[in-house]
Amino acid sequence: MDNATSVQPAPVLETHLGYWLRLVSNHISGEFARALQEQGLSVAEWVALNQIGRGTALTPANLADAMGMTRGAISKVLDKLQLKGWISRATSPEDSRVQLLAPTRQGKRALPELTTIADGNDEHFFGALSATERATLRKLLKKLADIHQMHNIPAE
Amino acid sequence: MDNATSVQPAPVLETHLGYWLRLVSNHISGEFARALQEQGLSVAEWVALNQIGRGTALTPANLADAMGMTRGAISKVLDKLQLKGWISRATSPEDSRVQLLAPTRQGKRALPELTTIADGNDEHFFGALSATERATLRKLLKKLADIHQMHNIPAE
DNA sequence: TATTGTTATACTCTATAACTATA
DNA sequence: TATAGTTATAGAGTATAACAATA
Repeated sequence: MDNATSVQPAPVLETHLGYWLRLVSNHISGEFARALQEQGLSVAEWVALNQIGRGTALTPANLADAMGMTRGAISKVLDKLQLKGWISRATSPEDSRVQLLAPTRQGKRALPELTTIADGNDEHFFGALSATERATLRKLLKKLADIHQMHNIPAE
Repeated sequence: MDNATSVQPAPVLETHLGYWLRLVSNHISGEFARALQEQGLSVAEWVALNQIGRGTALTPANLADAMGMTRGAISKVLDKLQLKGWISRATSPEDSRVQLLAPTRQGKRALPELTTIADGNDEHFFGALSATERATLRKLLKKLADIHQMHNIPAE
């Protein structure tokens, strides 16, 4: 017997918009994380690689701020990306405390494939909405992000 | 210097609706989780207590299915709720393998306070939208949940 | 044999704090 | 002294698998 559909959420839960947001977001993010995992990658690693892949000279401190994570945590994420041979760390000539992050040739080559996964995930889940509905959803989410000053790049 | 606003997400990230959904959802859920944490409660515990608090005879297996977690994980969540004195476990008279979950008097008394926290969180974040916008957002999220058959109660 | 629930174990992720090197 | 980055340690959360009791 599958009880998943027979047990409904308590009424109070469903009344919250936050409930629906979390339901949908966790489902979509979870599926995306699973797809990345097949490539041996976490969401945080994917976000970091994307940032570094832009070519902009980034430092671990920049990344930590942008992703809302501690420097210690970022350090480990970078270790994994470096172990995969996708990024390099180089001491800044201007300030030798600073590490400059850059994608390797391999890293640059890997990014398009990963982007395809992200595109596919988005298309799979939001393709069911019309262009107008997608635009509306984007507008509402952006509005919430703007009003509440959400500018960390989510990596959970 | 605060780099959080100076480091922008790579363009490819922003194009995904999933990005905005994750940004907003993680922010709101994170704030809610923090508020619950002040009461010494995790989101999973709160969801479980809500389900049990309905009064419907629930079992750990029901909860595991409903919340998309393993029975082992649910068992630990229930341990914590029981330790707080908010739920009771009783062997079912019909099948002594089954444990029937029920809220204690204390648990029933705690729920309204916790609901107030959830209400406040929702109001804080979505109050910035008009009633029409909230209705639209709810409709779109429900549509996505419906189309993709998302019926687990999110507890991350 | 199959099922319910618990426990044992391990793993991932992240934070806190100590530490090194440089400024 | 302050800052960038790393490392050491610990904690939360969850899954997998082994287990005991019951059907």
